[in-house]
Amino acid sequence: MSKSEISACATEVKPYHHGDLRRQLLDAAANLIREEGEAALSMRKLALAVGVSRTAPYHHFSDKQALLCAVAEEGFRRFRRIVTTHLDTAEPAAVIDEAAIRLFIRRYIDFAVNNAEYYDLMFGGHLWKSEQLTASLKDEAYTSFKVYVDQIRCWQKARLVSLTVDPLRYAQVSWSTLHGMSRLLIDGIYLDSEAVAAMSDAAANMFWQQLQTA
Amino acid sequence: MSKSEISACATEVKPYHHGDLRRQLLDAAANLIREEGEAALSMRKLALAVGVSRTAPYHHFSDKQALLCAVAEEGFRRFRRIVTTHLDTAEPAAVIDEAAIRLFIRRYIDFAVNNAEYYDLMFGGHLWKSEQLTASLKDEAYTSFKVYVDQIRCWQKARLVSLTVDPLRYAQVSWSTLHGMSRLLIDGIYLDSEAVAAMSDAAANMFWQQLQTA
DNA sequence: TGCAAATATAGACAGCGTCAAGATGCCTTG
DNA sequence: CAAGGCATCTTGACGCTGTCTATATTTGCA
Repeated sequence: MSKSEISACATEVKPYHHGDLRRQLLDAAANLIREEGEAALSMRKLALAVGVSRTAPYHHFSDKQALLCAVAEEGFRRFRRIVTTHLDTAEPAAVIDEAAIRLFIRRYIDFAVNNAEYYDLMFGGHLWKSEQLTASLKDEAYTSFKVYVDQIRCWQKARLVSLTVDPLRYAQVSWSTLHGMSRLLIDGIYLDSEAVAAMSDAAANMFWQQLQTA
Repeated sequence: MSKSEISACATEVKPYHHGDLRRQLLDAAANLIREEGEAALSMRKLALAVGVSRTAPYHHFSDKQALLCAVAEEGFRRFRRIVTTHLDTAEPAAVIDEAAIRLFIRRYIDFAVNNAEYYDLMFGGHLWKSEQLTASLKDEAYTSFKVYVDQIRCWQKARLVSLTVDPLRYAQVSWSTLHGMSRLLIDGIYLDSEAVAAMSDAAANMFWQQLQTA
């Protein structure tokens, strides 16, 4: 009938048998990952958790991979909502200083650590290396990064940031820092949660200094 | 019959039936991971690859986890050998400048990207989150980080780096950057391999500036 | 009303980690 | 040199996994 658009993480479907199976699968998957880790998530357990048979999820997601992609997309939506809040609500030009950067960093790390089940999927090799990730997921990720670069360009335009800074390179490096810190914390390599704030602030100091005098 | 002393997952064994099974398992595991990815490594495939039965590896490693720990340890040995070369061969005080930092960063990224099969295990959540990693592996990792911090302290002692820099915080943040870049490259999120050098140098610039004027 | 599509189900298959028993070969000790 | 012990390797089995292939049920629409 309607041209099946490869249905990968498709638009709203309204299931009838079970209710809203698709949504429940996504939520249950995130919960399972949060509680038992990504490795412990299995399609069968997931199906059992929402009370359907093993193969029922396959009518909403072609793959386990597709399911994970959809969870990651949900993560990106939450990510954008949280991290870019100040862009929507206030003029960045009015507030940009080291403190603002500190806030941004803390928001980022906070999201990563407290939504690890999403962050792992969004920026983990599992999906990205597989070359099977949804086009919409790629878009979502690309947009998120673009917002980040644009923010820097915006600061530059407002003469709040040195024009000698290459926004793309700066974004790549600083995002690497944020991502690295997040990963080290999530993966349990950096354990001292007391030090998170100090580390964040040290990073902010570094970023700010670079923005001013580069 | 060398005594591989710190091998924790098993005492030094000298297999006779197969030859040096333990070593061959470690090498084959690294190869399999390199060629097909960590997820594709199975104990059965590994056993098949070296020509023994499925359960033979379990006489050398109690777990799949233990096997992976041993591979990671091998990775740490290579890592230290490559990254800390200039510490052993030359006086750091004589050469430390932005160019030296550039070199260090490139070495680090280079190792990570070209030895991804080891890097994934060494600094990936799979082992670290599991709380089952070998004590010797923890030591190895701790030592690597300590070398990194000490290097900064060394620079400070030589008055080449501002004393206002907190070596620990600086090490944490800058390592986060290196780790983040490595992960983003390995995981296929940063794809433009052309940009690696530019990114590395941008990071070096950032680090150097911080070291001088903080 | 009837038909096609959407949705759910059970059955089956190959692959996985790994435990339990049994077989094989080497080293040490008497 | 014989005997026992032990490290090593093998086969068998169990429960788990992802997912393919039917088959059954429900729904929306002509």
